[in-house]
This record gives sequence, C-alpha cells and structure tokens, in this order.
Amino acid sequence: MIGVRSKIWFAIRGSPLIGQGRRDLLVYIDHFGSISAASREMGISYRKAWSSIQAMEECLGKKLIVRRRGGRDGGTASLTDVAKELIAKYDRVAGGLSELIDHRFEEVVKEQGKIH
Amino acid sequence: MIGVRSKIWFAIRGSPLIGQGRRDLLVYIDHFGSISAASREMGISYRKAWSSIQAMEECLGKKLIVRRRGGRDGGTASLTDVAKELIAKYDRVAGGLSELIDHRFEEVVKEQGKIH
DNA sequence: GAGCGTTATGCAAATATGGCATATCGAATA
DNA sequence: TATTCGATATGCCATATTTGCATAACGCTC
Repeated sequence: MIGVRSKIWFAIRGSPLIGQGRRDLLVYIDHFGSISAASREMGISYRKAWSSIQAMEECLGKKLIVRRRGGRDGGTASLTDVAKELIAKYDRVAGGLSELIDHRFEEVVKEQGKIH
Repeated sequence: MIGVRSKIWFAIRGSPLIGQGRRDLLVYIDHFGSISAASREMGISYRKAWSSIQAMEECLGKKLIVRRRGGRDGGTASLTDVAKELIAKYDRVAGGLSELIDHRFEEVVKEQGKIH
C-alpha cells in the first residue's frame, strides 16, 4: 500500500543538471545515435528531449551532444566525453541507492503501528 | 560548484504522502501549537501549509492534525498519534541519507575529469 | 455580543510542463 | 547543381501545477 520513492540529481547553483530521466536520455542517445530515435524509444516527445539537453548544456556550460544535421539519415547525434563522464559519475553516486532505501523502508514499515 | 541533491518521500498509489518539507511542517506544528505559527516560522504561506496537510490527510485517509477553532488565541493545532508515528518512520528511513549521498558524491567528484 | 487570532477556502495570478506545427539544415543521390 | 529525406531546432499555445491574496467562518474570552 504505502511505498517509498526517491530522486537524486546533480545541480549547479541550485539549478538541476542531471537526474535519472536525463541520464537515461543520454544513454539512449548514445545507443540509438540520434535524439529523435532516443525520444521515440523512451516514449517522450522530441521537444521534451531537446529541451532537456538544452537545459543540461546551458547549466553545465559544456557541450554534451554532438549534433549533425543533414545526410542520408537526416542527421545524427552522439555523446561528448563530458557527457560520458557525467553519466559515469551520476551512476556511481546514485547506483544502488533506491535498493538501499527500499530495504530501510521495509525494515521500518513491517513494525507494529497504525500505518501500513 | 557542482553539487548533489536528493529527495525521499512516502507515497500511496503514486500520490505523494510525506517528504522532508511536510515532515518539517508537522514538527513545527507540534512545536508551536498552531498551523499559522508553524507556517510563519517556516517562511511559507498559511495556504501552502494548509494545502499540504489536506493532501497528506486525504492521501493517508487518517487525521494527522487536531484542529481547534476559536478561543482566546484564535485556535490551536496539534498532532495525532498517527502523525507522530509517520514522522518517526520517515526519519528512520530518510535519516542520514543525505550525508551518505554527500559522502559518495565527494568521493566521485574529487577524481580527475572534465567536470568539477 | 464584541473582539481577537486562528482555521478554512475560493479564486486569480504566476509559473512550469508538454505537445503541435513548422522552419531549418546539409549529406547523399541523381 | 537541384532534389530528397529524416533529423535538428524553435516558436507558440494549451494544460497542469504552484503560489499568494482576500475573505469567510469559527468559538473562546472578556
């Protein structure tokens, strides 16, 4: 019935840089080679994906995506080294945390009380 | 420059029940004896505090605050046992987590890389 | 029953979010 | 060099969420 949820994100001067959703977006772009394919696979609009990338790059002040317009396939996108480093660091900080929190939660909630 | 932030909250059927902000609000109400004094001390509007309480009670289906209107002081508010139990359980799940995350973050960020 | 400060709530303004439509681009192809 | 294609890029608007303002309702005290 009652459950626990959590979010973790990097921020610069209070503005969000990257969280789980944006991290996933970067990974998808890396895998599919374009922003549009990545957003399609994730089930989000291209507009949203593009806005997320824009926000990340503006926040960090560095390019995360190499964009190429034109070509037979219309264009492609790939990650910069900075983006790959960002993903790796985020994963190392956030990794396993939700499992840890879930475990703590089970310990606490299985006790007697008015809340179940 | 770059930092890490996190949130943890309890939810019921996807809708948020309690997070750090609402937890603090309950503690302030317990301490000051009224919703209005609590919101004043927290620097939030009474409207926001009231809405938060409403949302929590509706989500959980149990009363968290005993409200009394009228009287010399205009009215008072205090916590039910359910509210106290909720605070205690939240604290035991969320307690120390931000320190743990901060520690992990320092470990990761102090390494060499393009991101500082 | 008048006064007081609280609880309670409608409503509008401000802000954030998300989708639609369309312009723009440039390598490949003919 | 002109056409084609699918991707990138972006303005605009509808919707949802958040926030604050104003005010009503309450009931104990005096």
